[in-house]
Amino acid sequence: MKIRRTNVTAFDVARLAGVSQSAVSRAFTPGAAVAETTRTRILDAAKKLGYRPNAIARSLITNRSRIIGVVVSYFDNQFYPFVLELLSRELRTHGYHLLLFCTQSEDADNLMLEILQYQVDGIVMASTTFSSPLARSCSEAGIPVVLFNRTARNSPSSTVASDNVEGGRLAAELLCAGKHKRMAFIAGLEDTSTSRDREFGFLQGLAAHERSCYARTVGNYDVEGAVQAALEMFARRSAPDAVFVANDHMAFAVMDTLRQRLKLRIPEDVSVIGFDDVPQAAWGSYDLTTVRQPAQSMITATVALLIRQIGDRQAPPENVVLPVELVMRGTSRAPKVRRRRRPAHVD
Amino acid sequence: MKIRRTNVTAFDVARLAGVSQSAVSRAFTPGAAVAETTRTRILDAAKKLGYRPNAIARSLITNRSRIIGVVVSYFDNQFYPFVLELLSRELRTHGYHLLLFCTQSEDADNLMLEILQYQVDGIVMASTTFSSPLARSCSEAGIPVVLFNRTARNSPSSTVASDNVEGGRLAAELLCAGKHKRMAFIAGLEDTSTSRDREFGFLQGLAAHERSCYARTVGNYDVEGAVQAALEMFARRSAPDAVFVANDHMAFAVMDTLRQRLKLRIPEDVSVIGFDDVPQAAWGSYDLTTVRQPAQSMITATVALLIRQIGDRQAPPENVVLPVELVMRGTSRAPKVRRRRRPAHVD
DNA sequence: GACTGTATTGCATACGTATGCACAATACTT
DNA sequence: AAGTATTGTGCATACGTATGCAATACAGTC
Repeated sequence: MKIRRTNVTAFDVARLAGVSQSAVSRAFTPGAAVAETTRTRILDAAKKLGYRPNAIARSLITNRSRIIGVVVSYFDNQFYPFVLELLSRELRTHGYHLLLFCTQSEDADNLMLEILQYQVDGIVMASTTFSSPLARSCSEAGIPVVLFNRTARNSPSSTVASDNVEGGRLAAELLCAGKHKRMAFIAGLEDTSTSRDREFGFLQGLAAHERSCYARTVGNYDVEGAVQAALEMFARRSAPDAVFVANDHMAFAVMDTLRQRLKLRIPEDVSVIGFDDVPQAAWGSYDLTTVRQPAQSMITATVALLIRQIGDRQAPPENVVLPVELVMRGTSRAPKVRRRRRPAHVD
Repeated sequence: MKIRRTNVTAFDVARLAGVSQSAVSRAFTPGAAVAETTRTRILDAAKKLGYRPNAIARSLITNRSRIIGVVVSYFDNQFYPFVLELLSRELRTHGYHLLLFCTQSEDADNLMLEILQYQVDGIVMASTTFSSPLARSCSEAGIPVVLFNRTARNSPSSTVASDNVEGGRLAAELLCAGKHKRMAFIAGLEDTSTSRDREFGFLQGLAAHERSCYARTVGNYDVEGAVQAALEMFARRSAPDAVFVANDHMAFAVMDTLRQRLKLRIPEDVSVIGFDDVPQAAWGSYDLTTVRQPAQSMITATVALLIRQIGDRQAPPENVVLPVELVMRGTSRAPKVRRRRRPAHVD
């Protein structure tokens, strides 16, 4: 198969096949009116010349780029690469492609301009810290936006998230069932809906057993912050005997700190529960009890929402919340419940 | 700042500013001939209307999309997300954007057609398993291709890799210096240059001390394969007392298997050395001695190569090899060498 | 004041494709 | 066999921008 950079256009193919340029265009447009015989003649000619339709020119006239802009802030937390891979595949099966932007929130304005210059058909924001005013202006401009893994009241954008509140509650249930005395929480970034919702559910779950949160520190969703949060939390005389950490990424750092710097055993001295169920949570060194987010379902929903809104600009925004699942592994003691061991990460 | 989907074109701005469409175009083209006064008048009008140039239309006429296609096979190995984030940032500072494709090698043909339809200015293949014939046809078509993290003889594409052979040799040196008796190797995918080069260097390094490789299994660069490789390798009566694993991602799985299923201590019973220095290698539970690939330098070189070849289609392909560095942590014993501990991953 | 040179500007066209419209060719109906 | 419905095809134009070329204005020089 011969591939050439440019030069070869629909006109060249048309000349070789003895038809007009329109016919070539139609031959490459599914469902267009072309006789089957001419269609094959055109496709033969196209193959001979190494012709492929120019998606740029097509976008210009159809006003559809079939490109989705995706904004991610960082990949340190394995949840994001994990989800990005699923998203890429899901978009591709629907004929869309993925323009990736990694950025912190600083230069948000410029970033949005760059995205919009490429006439993306939709935007996925998978960045917990990204300012929502920008998402708002896109939505108002008629470009579908899905905020991934966050919730937002009164937003004109759709959101897709898992049931973070329920996840927090499940964590609390498990710890209460394990007869823990002093249950603590390590928060992520204070201004993210994920951290707030997980905390809210956790407190609610504790309250249902007439318990309250024994200690609380903030880890800002990064390793260094989590280490500090753990040190600070366990420095007091009677340290917690259980800690719910706002995501797995921090939970790993907390576990390392507890075990190595504070010489505590998990789960004998302290139970640890995370959130996300990233692949590493199933690895032997951590074997982390955690709340699984339904990554594939979240991605499926995200793409479905985008496509619906692309098709119908008037479609109202939706807020999708998908159920979570507690994955019991080795970092929590829960005497009453038989422990199920999951060998690998499956979704 | 008002943002609108479309409608507002250079003509609208021109009308409001009382100039021609050409003037608007020039106002947004750095270095074009416009009077400073009209330029600001145009920019004011543009801001008022929320105008932004349509990159699609621009690409059509300039024949430059300022998009780079990036092909990655999977993100399980943290090295790839880590590198992708750097690549995204580096491209953006040079005014390019990143169209991401995650795929296994099966549908390679279709994938390339999709990439080429978007008139990408260049391609980065960061997929060790991707068939090079396709890269070849792109290169021949005049589209710059950089093969990232692999080497290839006689390829028309440029390649960027670290000195994998030297890395293997350093691992051998360290193990020999540690007075190990039975040194083994766990390979990645057999048909990748990375695995072969690392093994070659390792054997060469052993030979320099008149030693040979005591055992060898294949882990195929994935967790399950690495677990099997470790079990198989350590099942024999006198198991190895040191193992060099072809990348960190497998090394973590090997460590978990050695410690938990085989009850071996690291490094007392077995030393382990990895390759890549992904962020997790510095985490407490692993604290893995490894060979660091200079990720930032590799990315800088990749983008520089692309840009040069985009500017000059005649520029000959280059094969860049960048130096590696041994990072000593806690999984290897090396009595003679003072151990440096690195608190975090820095590049 | 006329002439030369330079800095701005507008006109027209091109990029490669999709699509409404008119028309041609064919099939179907009676 | 004539008329009608259906299908296939080409013509022309539009998408939004960049750019060569000509035209204009303006400043400087003698």
